[in-house]
Amino acid sequence: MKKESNKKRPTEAELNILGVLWERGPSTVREVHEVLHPSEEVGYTTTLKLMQIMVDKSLAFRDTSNRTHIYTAALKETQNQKRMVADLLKGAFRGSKSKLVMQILGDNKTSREELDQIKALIKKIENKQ
Amino acid sequence: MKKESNKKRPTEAELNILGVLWERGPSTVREVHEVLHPSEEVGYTTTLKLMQIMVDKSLAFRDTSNRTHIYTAALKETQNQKRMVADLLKGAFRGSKSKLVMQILGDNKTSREELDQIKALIKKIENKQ
DNA sequence: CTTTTAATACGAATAGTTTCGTATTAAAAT
DNA sequence: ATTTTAATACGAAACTATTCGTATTAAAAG
Repeated sequence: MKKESNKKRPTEAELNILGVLWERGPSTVREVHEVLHPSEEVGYTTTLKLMQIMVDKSLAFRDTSNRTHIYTAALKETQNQKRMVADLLKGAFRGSKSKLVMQILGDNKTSREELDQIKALIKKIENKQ
Repeated sequence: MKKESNKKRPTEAELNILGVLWERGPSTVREVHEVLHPSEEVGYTTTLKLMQIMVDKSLAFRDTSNRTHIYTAALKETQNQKRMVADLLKGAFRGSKSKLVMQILGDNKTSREELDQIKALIKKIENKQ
């Protein structure tokens, strides 16, 4: 049975493209390319090829009903964030959430607002427990 | 000028090896290999080659003064964690720490202890500000 | 001293990622 | 209708990551 192109993690280049699709919504290759490489550091066909591969891998959908194809991210940004956080937690923090959170906050650069938001979230979680 | 093998991010396989070096301290290829692949899913020479490449990339040091070489992680675990968190923050969360923390905590699986540790950290940060 | 064991060195095969050149084609401009 | 423009398709090159087979060599065992 042939594998049907599943659940692969996006590579770095693919993640950049997904970022544009999440931000702009469904887009053409040209649009994505101009966001990522406005000064043509890489060629248009490179971006095209990557986005075609992403369709193969089911990281994106493509509407080919018009001359100019429209690409859409196949997963939600939050789904991807969830997966990447899980990977990081498992891979580099041995599963310790508090270590991970401390790494994030403990750089003396976290703003008052961010701290407040996080405190509010913790309260919410505690009330549910 | 030839590049001297710098600051490359560890790949996934390399990160697994670093994990063993951090946990056990300086180790031989054999030791690392047996932790990662106790049932020989991959061969010993594969692990050897990877660790040699890691020396090339300066991800690890090697003491060759004895017959059996001893490998040491070239960066501290916390340095690596810092770098990986920064990457994730930039790459998938557009720099929003609170979004990232919320993703980590908001899975209804965070323990009382972890929440307490995090609250204590926040207090500490607030007192410093 | 000779054999066996266990380590490193080297090189190549495979697979995945990123890049782009060229060809083709549809649409738009003339 | 012809030319120009702009899009996709295809394939291959360059590079990196991963895997392992074979050769060599040093140490340990006999």
